[in-house]
Amino acid sequence: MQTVLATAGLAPVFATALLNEGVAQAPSIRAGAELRGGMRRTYEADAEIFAEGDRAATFYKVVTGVVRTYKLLSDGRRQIDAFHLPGDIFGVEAGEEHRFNAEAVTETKLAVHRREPHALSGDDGTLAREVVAAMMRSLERAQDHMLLLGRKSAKERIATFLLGLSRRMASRGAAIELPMSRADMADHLGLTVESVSRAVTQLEREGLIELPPNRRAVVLRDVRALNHLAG
Amino acid sequence: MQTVLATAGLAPVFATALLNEGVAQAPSIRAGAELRGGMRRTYEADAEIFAEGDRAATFYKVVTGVVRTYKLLSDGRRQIDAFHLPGDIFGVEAGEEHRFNAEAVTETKLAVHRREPHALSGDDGTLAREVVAAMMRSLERAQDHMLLLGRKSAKERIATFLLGLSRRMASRGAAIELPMSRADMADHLGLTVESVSRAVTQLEREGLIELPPNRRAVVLRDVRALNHLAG
DNA sequence: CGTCTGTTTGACGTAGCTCAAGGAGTGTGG
DNA sequence: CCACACTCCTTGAGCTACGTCAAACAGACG
Repeated sequence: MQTVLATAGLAPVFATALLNEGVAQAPSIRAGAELRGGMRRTYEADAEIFAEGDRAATFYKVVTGVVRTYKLLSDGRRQIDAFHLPGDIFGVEAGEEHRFNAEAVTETKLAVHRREPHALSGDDGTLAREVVAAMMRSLERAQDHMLLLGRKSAKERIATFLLGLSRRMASRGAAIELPMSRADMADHLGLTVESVSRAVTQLEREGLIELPPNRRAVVLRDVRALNHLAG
Repeated sequence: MQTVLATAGLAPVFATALLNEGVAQAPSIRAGAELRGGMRRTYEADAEIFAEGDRAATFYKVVTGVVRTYKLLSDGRRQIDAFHLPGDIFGVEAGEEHRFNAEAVTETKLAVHRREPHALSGDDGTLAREVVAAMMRSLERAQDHMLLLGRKSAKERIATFLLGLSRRMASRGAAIELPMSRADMADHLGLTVESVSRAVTQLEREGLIELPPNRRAVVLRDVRALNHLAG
């Protein structure tokens, strides 16, 4: 009971709990790493983790790497609802089936958890609490993202995205690696590849960000201005 | 424990549980209607229920009426993340503060619940389970809505919106009352009032829907075609 | 009956999309 | 170690769906 009460009562702690966890976690509890940490599985870049309509027997926690979850329209239009970084939980469903597709963005290591209750009953329900906290966090991110998709300009979207990524990745300084392609960014931000590219270039020209020659990383030069843009 | 296990284990039942409840609910348990049903409060149309930044001491369940929750950008751009119909729970937060504004769309009656754990401990944690289920449902709706905002055309958005509303309101036949203004629809669908109006008119001209003279209700004439449009 | 507010319609502007081509980094085979 | 090929990113030129601005229209209500 305690657990769900906390959920409905909502200790703010939970919301951020799993962020501070990341890869590191005590793996040696009586029941073994399988329970506490779940079974490990590795995926190479672009490998499918699950597809929409698959039976949702398991959910996942990112150990290393990055995952994208997305929906498709019948004609192929794609919306990436989220990128999942180390420590993030994804694939939790209310119903029987996965409502998304999930793929590795980079080579990725996941902890796999069965969704059956008994598999979660390890000690005091730490994982269960974590799952609820993760749902809560997903919801908050989704809500912020709706504001972005519904009301922000391309430049504002990029600024928001980069700031969010920077906050979530334990980035050294203000430099962020971009693990995903422009196409992934586009399908996350509700834009086209070209619009993403142009907005990035524009922010660069205005001196708010800086990119290396291979364009797969970003240095946030003017966080203040970016924050202002992000709204 | 049972409760949260169910959450992480995810009986599909929960997801739809509160939809079938609506206004009716057994109010007479030992502890009184206050616990089971929460304290009642009434709001007139456009009345503020809470604002972003307000201390989130309570959450709410719609008894009758409709509520909009929304975020604002500093320059006034608004994104309505959801409309809440009878039976829906809203205002649940992970942190200390509300992250949204909430207003009554029509005259609205709400059940108010304190978020303190002990207030939820009535019998077997029914309400707590309901809250978690509500979160799950919000998340699913938010995810679907991101696809809409990121990738659908104006006409597709309207079609999706009307179908969703029709499913959620226990509508007699295919007729739906539209409790919200075009401005509210626009700020929910990431469009302008004019674009909403034009898309509605167009669907009407194509014979997919039909509107009464006052334009505040819709009959879905061709659900098949609407579904096809909605993707 | 007149005012008020929300909806529709029209004319025009533009942010972002489409289509197309040209770099540039990375990886492979000789 | 170089050359070629592949992929991804950028840039350019025009197009279009939707936004903006403005006005007319129509229920609703006093």
